[in-house]
Amino acid sequence: MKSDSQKPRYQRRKENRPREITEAAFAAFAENGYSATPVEEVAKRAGISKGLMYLYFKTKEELFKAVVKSVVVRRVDALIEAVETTELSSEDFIRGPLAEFLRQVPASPVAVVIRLLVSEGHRHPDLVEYYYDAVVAKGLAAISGFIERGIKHGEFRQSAVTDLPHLVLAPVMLSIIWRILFSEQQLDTDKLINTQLDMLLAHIKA
Amino acid sequence: MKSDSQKPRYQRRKENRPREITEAAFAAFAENGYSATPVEEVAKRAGISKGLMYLYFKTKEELFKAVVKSVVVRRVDALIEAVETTELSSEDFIRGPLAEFLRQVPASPVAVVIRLLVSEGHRHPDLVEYYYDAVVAKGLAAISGFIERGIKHGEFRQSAVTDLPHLVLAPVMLSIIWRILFSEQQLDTDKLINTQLDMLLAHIKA
DNA sequence: TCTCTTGCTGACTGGTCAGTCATTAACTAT
DNA sequence: ATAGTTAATGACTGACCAGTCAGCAAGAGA
Repeated sequence: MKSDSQKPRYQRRKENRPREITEAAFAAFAENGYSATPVEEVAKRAGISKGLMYLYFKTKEELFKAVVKSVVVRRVDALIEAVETTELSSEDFIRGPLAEFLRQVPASPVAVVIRLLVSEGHRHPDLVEYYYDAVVAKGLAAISGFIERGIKHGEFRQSAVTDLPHLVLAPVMLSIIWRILFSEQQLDTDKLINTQLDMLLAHIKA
Repeated sequence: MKSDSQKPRYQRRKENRPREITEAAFAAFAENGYSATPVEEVAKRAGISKGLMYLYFKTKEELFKAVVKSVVVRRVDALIEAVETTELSSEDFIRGPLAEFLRQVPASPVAVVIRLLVSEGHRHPDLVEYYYDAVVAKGLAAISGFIERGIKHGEFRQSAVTDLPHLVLAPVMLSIIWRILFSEQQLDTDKLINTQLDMLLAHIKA
């Protein structure tokens, strides 16, 4: 309820800055990629000066890593949680929650991270390793563990190929890359994933 | 058989330069990506000066496009040719020549092109469109047409999902991205593709 | 051998951008 | 109020690099 004094040119908001900056950076990187985005562009989007950026992130690379890590979130953990607590049969779980989860990945921030890692991963091997451990390995393990549960319950055959988790991800990855490259060319992601799950279930059902 | 005169500092070889340059550029881009590779680095690898590069390619972008187009080759055309002339049954063709073709893609220059397009495609939409028309659409059409032939011969069911070609490519794409990101983490590409083809055949056989 | 043409060179320019730092001004404490 | 603290600014620098161009020298022709 300030009277009529001139408003300050900026406010000090130490606590919120890091998140505001990584969010602005995510948006900028999503549009133009990492190396094509000047730090000043990120600063502008975050409504701050370039100099302040360097107060919160020592280098542009550190900002990049923070952005990637901020997107990893607990998405995968939520899936693992769901796998462990669900009371659905294995097939129903696959056709229900798992399918739902997979279908929304290609339109999620994960797709942006994939693009960034494909582009820049070579120069940040530790970041790739982090992503592998925190997301990929966990996700694969979740699916594997889930299949094993199905075997134990007698729902699935013993064979249960070890590379099956990869086959679950395959249409998701195709959809992600497809959207990155050919966004205008329509691709029915949902149908693709559903059909793949149909085939996989037919292949492993007892 | 030169006697002992000092060797010339360079030779004029107008005819071979373009190919030598695009090959050097491909190698350099494969290692470091497009925007992270200075033109001078390409020139050095090609054994020429930076200035000469600009005599054959007006800009770095034009070089980039030439590199991508040089890799497209007639690989897909060869596949289409094989589809049309083979005397194998549809199933044998899929398990034989097609599988063989798919299995070698992830380790081929195509994988490099995918990486380059994912990284830089945004800024070169005409190049992406070219790639789509020249490679992706053709490849999908070849697979589609092949399935239709199988249906006509009574080998496959009528249903024969229209998005099936994408499902053929899915494990290939997963393998490509996997290799780009996690080269050290082993992935049995061959088994992945074979299993997928097994499932697909089971799904569409009459 | 002596032009003449042109493939080829590499120093140079202009622009971009990551990262710095002296200064300013928003807040805090007294 | 007033002094002290520090969040915040933005001009600046040094490095890098795409693209240029004046000149050089390899080879062709006479």
